[in-house]
Amino acid sequence: MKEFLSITKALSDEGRVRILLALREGELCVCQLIELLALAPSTVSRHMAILRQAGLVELRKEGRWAYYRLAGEEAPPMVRRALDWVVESVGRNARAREDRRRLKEILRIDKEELCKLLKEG
Amino acid sequence: MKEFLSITKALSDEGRVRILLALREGELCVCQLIELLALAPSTVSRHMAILRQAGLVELRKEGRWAYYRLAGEEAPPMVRRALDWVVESVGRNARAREDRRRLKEILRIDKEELCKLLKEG
DNA sequence: TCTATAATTCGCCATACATCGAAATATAAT
DNA sequence: ATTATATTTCGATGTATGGCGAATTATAGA
Repeated sequence: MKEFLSITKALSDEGRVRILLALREGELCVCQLIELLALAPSTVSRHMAILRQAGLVELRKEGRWAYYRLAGEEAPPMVRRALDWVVESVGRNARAREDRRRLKEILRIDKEELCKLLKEG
Repeated sequence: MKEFLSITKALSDEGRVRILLALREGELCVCQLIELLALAPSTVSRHMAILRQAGLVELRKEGRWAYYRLAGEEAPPMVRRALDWVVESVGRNARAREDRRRLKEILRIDKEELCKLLKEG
């Protein structure tokens, strides 16, 4: 039950749901999510920790960068079904489409450039 | 997205999840849920309002009694899938089994009797 | 080694939520 | 009509959560 509640709580925030939907495009680094959501780095980092503890996303560290991706097939059914449910329920709504559009633009920018832009504001 | 979040928030409380699982047995009146969860009537009533606003349960009023039941087949897929996910994820765990056992006993008591017992403590 | 930097952790604040008891509502029984 | 009662609403209180900036950590580059 605790694990289940960690998932439902993780899914109870619009920002975190948007992050999960964005990760459909493939793994993303934190700075890209910061840009997409327009939130402080510390806030996004906290969101990722919550998603990770719920088992909904996985982390890959490479140098200074942290790449997050959706939990894979090996994840527990409870997790897999949660992700499927999210995508089916809100994966096609207005916000998701707008985010997908913006994400395409963000992915065009080099990561190093993106991080610099974030520092400047 | 708002509707989706109303569902995930409704599912973010252990008491409300236990209520949904209990309703698998069929519709229940508030006093039965009060006894099962050992919470104040006002608290249970509030939980039911949250579940109802999320579309997860439906209400039938009969005299002084309010009977709640799980959303039916006519409910939106988002809701149906949520309920299926809940049942598959936590419908067989220890707490759910214990609740089912206790619910059987509670259902043996006449509703009028049950309400009286609740008033006394 | 020293600096720069991507990400995280920490401390704080504002808001949201679970819970309760008391009051209100609505219906049945007398 | 009046009383009893099943449920809901309201108001208060403590706890949890989301947000930020500052400090910290870990890694890359000079």
